[in-house]
Amino acid sequence: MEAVSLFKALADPNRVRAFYALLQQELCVCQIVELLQLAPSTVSKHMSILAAAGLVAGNKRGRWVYYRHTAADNPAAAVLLPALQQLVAQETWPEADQHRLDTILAEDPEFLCRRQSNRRQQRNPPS
Amino acid sequence: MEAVSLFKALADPNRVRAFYALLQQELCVCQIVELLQLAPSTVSKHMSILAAAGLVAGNKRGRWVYYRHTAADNPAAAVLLPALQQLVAQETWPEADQHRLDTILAEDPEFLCRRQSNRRQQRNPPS
DNA sequence: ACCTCATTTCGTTATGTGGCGAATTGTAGA
DNA sequence: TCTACAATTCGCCACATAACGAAATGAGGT
Repeated sequence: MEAVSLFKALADPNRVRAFYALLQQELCVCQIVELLQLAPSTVSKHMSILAAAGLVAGNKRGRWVYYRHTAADNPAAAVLLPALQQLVAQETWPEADQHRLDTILAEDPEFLCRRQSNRRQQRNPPS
Repeated sequence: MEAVSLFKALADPNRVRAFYALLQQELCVCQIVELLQLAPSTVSKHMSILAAAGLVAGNKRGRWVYYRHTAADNPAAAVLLPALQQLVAQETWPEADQHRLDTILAEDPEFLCRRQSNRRQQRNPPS
């Protein structure tokens, strides 16, 4: 069931947050990592689920992979947009996410990735 | 996240089928059991999930519990209807379900329940 | 060719979910 | 009050899913 795989894809808070952020502008994985505060491997999995459902698509530019929403290309995804927008408009988290996104977008992704790998090495000290 | 619990509720084929059937007319549990061909306990669980998401409501009339959709009462549920309708319109299963529903509705629920409990006893012969 | 590093894939773990049958609940009728 | 029975709740099992870290992949820069 096509409908069910779409609902499944959006049946996770982190995927909804990522997809909702992508409605405004495309983002590279490290930016989504920063938004969701999850491990890169986890974010990659989430994005692959959204992509498999046809809701987003990623394209590699240089070392970074940029994801964008595909509502323009995929009628099924487009059908969900108004519902999602109206539902999310009732909630309180988009404001906080928007604020976090603003600071993420204000920064050079280069520095963002650098800080992330630094933090990872601090958490897992090299043997 | 309200939106996520709605998507979760519809992230299962059997729940989508039940909810979609309820868009046309209310149904008692044994009729949904017949439609989905699942154990009554399983159907009851599914309906409680749909009810917790505010998509359906059940009311007891005599020995039977009739479920109806709540799009008229719940704005969040109403928002999902157009999307669901459009998505499901692309699929092939509603036709088969419709046909099965017609035969279910043509029959007295009394007989339906009787046949179901007979079948259950045949499958689990009394010790 | 080699190194760096963002991303993905893989393997593992803990938790969530869908399914059933057995037992419980609550209502209608005897 | 007792019985019958539709529906729900409970306990259990198999399987799916989300999370992580480690290892693999692949594109740029040296």
